[in-house]
Amino acid sequence: MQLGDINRQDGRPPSRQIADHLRSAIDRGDLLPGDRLPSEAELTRHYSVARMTARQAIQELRSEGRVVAEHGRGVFVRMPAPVRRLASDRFARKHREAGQAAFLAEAEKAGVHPAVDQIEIDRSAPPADVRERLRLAEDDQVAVRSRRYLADDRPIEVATSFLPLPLAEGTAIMEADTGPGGIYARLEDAGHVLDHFVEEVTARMPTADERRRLELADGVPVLVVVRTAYDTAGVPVEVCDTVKAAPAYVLEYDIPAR
Amino acid sequence: MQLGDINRQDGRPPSRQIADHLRSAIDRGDLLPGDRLPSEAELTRHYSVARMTARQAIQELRSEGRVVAEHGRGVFVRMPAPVRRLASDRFARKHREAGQAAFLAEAEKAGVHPAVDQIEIDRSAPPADVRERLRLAEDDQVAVRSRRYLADDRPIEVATSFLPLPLAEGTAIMEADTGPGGIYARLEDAGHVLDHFVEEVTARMPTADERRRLELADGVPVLVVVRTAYDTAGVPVEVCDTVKAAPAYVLEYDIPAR
DNA sequence: GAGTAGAGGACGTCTAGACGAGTTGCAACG
DNA sequence: CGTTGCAACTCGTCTAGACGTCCTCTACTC
Repeated sequence: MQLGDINRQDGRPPSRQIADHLRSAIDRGDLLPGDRLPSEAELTRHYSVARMTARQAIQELRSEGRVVAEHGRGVFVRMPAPVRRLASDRFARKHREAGQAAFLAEAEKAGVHPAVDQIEIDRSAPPADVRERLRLAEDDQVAVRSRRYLADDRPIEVATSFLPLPLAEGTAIMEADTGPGGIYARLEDAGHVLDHFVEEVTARMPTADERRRLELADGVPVLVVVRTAYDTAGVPVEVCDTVKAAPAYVLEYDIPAR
Repeated sequence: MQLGDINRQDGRPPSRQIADHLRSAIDRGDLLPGDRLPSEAELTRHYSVARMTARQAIQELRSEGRVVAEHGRGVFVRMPAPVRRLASDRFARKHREAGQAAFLAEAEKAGVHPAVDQIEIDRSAPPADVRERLRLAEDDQVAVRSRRYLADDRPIEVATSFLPLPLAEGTAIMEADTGPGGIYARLEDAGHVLDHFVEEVTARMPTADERRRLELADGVPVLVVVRTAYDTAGVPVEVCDTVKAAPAYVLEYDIPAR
């Protein structure tokens, strides 16, 4: 592998030059996903710098999410994550009537092994933003369903649904298994025919807790999608707050020009 | 400000404990946005650690995007960014007919000072993914319009539009000023009435170049939105590749339940 | 009073070394 | 032949110090 040398006259500090060398080796394809980078000791020798300087170069690539360090083994070029593409018609009624929860059906079709765990169901007071979206009064309670989605045993999303308690109480929504078609099918069973959803999409770095639950490496952001479901009467019936590992997703939306 | 002490018996390394102290001081509100953190020297004295240890704690918060270091001044709790909310009807014809480019009109209304700079217009062969989206042949050329958007003099987005060259050549699309209603109005002038758009949304860490153009601090991800515009004949007429500073945006989409 | 030079404080980067802990492969042992 | 234990290599963290650049404030000069 071609690494070049440091130019001490260059305005850029040595650690950045080393990072640039490694980055372009990756971009050129000299280092492929899964390949090990030169060890810190090798970089130290090759460039004649202190170990901390070599480490800082690697740190730069880590924070860009391009490489992953594994204690005792080495630093590796990040493997591209298998991507889930979320189409804009993923909540179409036809999928719901097919009789399987959205995630399981879709993943199975895409050839990955889906799973859901860490299912927790609760009743509590909603966070302020959820209360506002559901247009609830000060002391209204909500049903809270949280769960984690995995694809091929790798966690890719944590989701929390909030529903006005009167809508959920006494239905399978409060059970671990919500039955065929999931929450939305149960809402329609109860007469709340769904009309449309509004999704609000943002991205940020994960909190420490999210990094743990999603098993995220350094330098991996999350996509946050907050979806509000409205019935045909225009009443918001569910808010679903999802945090997704960003590299694992492409969200697709269809927008009419009207 | 209450900082506590390091517990050397604790399994967690000192640098992480210091980071936790600072993080909870921010969460508690002891440190408000814009406040200066204790300097490295102060942390070094308070915790009796080496300066590199204090630095590493700060580095952790930087990579989470919670604080911003300013050379010669100090480390500050990040100010919440002014947020642009992109509604799902932002490409509705009514806005176009109002006769102002989408971004300028909307920003002005939101009370921020908008600007566009770094406008570059070119003709070239398209990248592979763009060629595919526009359904072009191997050696077709495209018009390329790239520009940078600023709000209150802070860069928040860089965008590059690709159009089949025959559609753009000879129109104001190849001029710096595309005229009232922007690119989309010019396409409709030319008989390509717009029918719908498809947006693909992902998030990732910025490249070094993007970090510079968007003046992003460490630990700030970008939202990437690739929009394809289709005319009423179902022909893709434009691909717009946008890279947005994530903290500055909320994308909103309306999805019919169908 | 305005302008300027300098000191000091702040972060940026590097050096050289130490110990710890996870991983792996090989060699010796049973 | 299988197992075990150790050595070597890897990254993780910390220490203690150096020098550089940038920013701010103060005190001095004109």
